[in-house]
Amino acid sequence: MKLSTKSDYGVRALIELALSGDGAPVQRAEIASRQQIPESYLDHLLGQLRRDGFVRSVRGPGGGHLLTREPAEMCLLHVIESLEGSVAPIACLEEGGECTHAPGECVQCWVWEDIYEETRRRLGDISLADLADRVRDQRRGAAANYSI
Amino acid sequence: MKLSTKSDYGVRALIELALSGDGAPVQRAEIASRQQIPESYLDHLLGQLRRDGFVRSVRGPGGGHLLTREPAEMCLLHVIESLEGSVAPIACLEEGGECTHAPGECVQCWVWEDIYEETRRRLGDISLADLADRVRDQRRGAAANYSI
DNA sequence: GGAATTGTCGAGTTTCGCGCTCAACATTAT
DNA sequence: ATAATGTTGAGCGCGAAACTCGACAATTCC
Repeated sequence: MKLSTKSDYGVRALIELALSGDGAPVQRAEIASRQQIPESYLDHLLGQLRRDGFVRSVRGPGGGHLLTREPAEMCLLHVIESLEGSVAPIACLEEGGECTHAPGECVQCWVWEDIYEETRRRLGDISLADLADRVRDQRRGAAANYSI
Repeated sequence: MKLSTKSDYGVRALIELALSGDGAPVQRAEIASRQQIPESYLDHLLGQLRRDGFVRSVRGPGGGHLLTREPAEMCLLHVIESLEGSVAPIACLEEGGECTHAPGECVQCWVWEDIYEETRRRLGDISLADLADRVRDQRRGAAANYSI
């Protein structure tokens, strides 16, 4: 019952874009080095995020990647579902993925349905801006410590 | 982010034991055929559940498997954690498994810690008896339908 | 005591997806 | 034209999941 590295890498990549909010695109290499993400793997994650409308990419010299919206307008639920496909703990609860049992007979669904909904609700309440702010605060704190 | 088949198979095996509550052991083959579980795989699941004190097994003719306690005294959290190892969505949140990031710096922990706790709380509130009752009711309903 | 019945355990197998790399190609700035 | 960037798909290695199997242990029954 583990998430893959995709959501970790992907969310951190988006945070990096949110933090560099001066309108200039951020290059793949820069995101990768700042967030310790394998560069060639990041390609695929950015590709997925682009397909689902979270980032826009610019080719050529001076190119890179940008958020398509304000970080406050992006919730983690959509981002993570884009990267992971789904956060459902069992296949029956996925959209389109039907329960193979007769309706109302699946023990797993009884157990996990409410938990799944609660999980999605909570992820929907967290925005990319929330995380970016927290990282920003933290980096400031670390810098302050070093400067003593 | 999927559970393995272990928790599904294992929980359904325990339900079968709970439903056959006349004190007589239930054989592996019977559990397997009633719940559609591969028989030789069920071995390992029963072994794990035995090691963690949920079932007791009897060898020889007339042998089989029994619950060690009343179904109402077994919560799904413990059962599923026995079978799956952990229901944490990320390794940082597991007991003993430490976060590799500096304390307070892990984005994943920020996001998932509360969800994880809520999940465990809810699983802790479901007993094996709850599920067994529901299965019993359902089977009665199905039988009633057939008898019309 | 011996045979039949049941559980126990560990090793082996197969399949699959994750995590990642790489090479060929597309696009744009200078 | 060239260099700098992003885009895409193929492919690889590894580990885990989902089993299977065979040898062994315990118990009952005759």
